[in-house]
Amino acid sequence: MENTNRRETLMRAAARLMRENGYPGTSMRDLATAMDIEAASLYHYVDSKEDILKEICFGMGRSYLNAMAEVNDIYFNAGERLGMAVRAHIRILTENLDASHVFVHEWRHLSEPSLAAFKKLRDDYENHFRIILRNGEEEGLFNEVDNKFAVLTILASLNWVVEWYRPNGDMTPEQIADKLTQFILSGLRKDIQA
Amino acid sequence: MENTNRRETLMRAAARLMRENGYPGTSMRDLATAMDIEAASLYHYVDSKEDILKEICFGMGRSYLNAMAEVNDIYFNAGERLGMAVRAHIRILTENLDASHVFVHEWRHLSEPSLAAFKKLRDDYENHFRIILRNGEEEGLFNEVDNKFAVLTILASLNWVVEWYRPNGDMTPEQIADKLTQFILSGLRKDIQA
DNA sequence: TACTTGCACTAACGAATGTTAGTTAAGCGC
DNA sequence: GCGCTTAACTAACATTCGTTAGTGCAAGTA
Repeated sequence: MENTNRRETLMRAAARLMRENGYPGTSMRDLATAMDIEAASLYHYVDSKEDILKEICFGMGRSYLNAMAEVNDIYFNAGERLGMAVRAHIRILTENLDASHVFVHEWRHLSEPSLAAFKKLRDDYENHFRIILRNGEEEGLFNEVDNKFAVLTILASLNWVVEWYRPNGDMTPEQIADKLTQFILSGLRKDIQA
Repeated sequence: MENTNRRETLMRAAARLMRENGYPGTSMRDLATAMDIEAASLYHYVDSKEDILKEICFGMGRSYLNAMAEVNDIYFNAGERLGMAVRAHIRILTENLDASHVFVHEWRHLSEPSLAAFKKLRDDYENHFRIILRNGEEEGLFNEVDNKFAVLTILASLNWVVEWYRPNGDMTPEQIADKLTQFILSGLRKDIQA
């Protein structure tokens, strides 16, 4: 645990600090203090402050996107795929709470061209959800909805979990995912259970 | 328009900057530049940087809370009250986009005791929603749900609007509120329309 | 006319910022 | 033991930060 890749420890500490204080509110000296080294020593692991932000944002982005690719690879109906996507999203989010917070909120401090690349990555991810919704309509499972609007609202519910989830709280990530899925699906499904 | 209360113009400029760059990422000199005066001159209107944050956060907090008090004053069933609350929330949010963004995201940079006071204010607001949901259950309109969880998820959808709403976009605030209400209600309502 | 007030200015303070340069000590393969 | 790499250090850089002190001027008021 102590001998893990030190660079990774640094990234984790950075994510925690940036989650707490925001990217501009986190100084290299803060981070150094957390790592128990001098600020200058950070540059042994990292090229710049923004590099840290890049690595966290794009690293998490890849995680989310990979999980989604797996979901959409398997053949299931749209309802099941939506549930799987939600479960995967919540799993990754709760497993990397700090980094996910940075992914959701601090990416805007990226500078070009990383900023544009990041936005594209986010769009790709959202698109996967849009496809699931469209398939659901085609399959007659979901009401016809404004896809763009619906995806934004769904992702809002998912990402907001980052604001209140606490490990050791009274809901497991799986329970959260299931409740969210139920909440979302009952708002989409045409047929209803009594 | 030019002769409006200058202090208010300052607050609006501050909200815009803090929305774009975050609270720690917004310097008094940035704000001064936006106001076309020197940084020191800001202190003619304001005691400190944090004062600005306080005013924005608590000002918006009062707006949201007042609107909610009006909603809950009138007697309607829970479904109607929920719709009214959503409409009020979205109206205030879209009318004060920048300040609402600060209200939603930057309050954590408040220091004690303001921080605690702000959290209490937020809790009060959330409680009003919780009451509506509980009433809805009692009236037999809503499924029995985990109220705390449901309110968080609902507010997530509402507050996320701050991330994507653009005036001059193709949805009016009223349309957004209606769609959100529909989305939320269909996930809560026991009886369903074909 | 004399006094006050509102709103801006210049100059500067000490502290904090991201980053660079150069150094040092420990550990490892030859 | 020699040379190289790793991981830390000290010292310092130019800049920016929030904020204070003191000043000037124009408009309004007595």
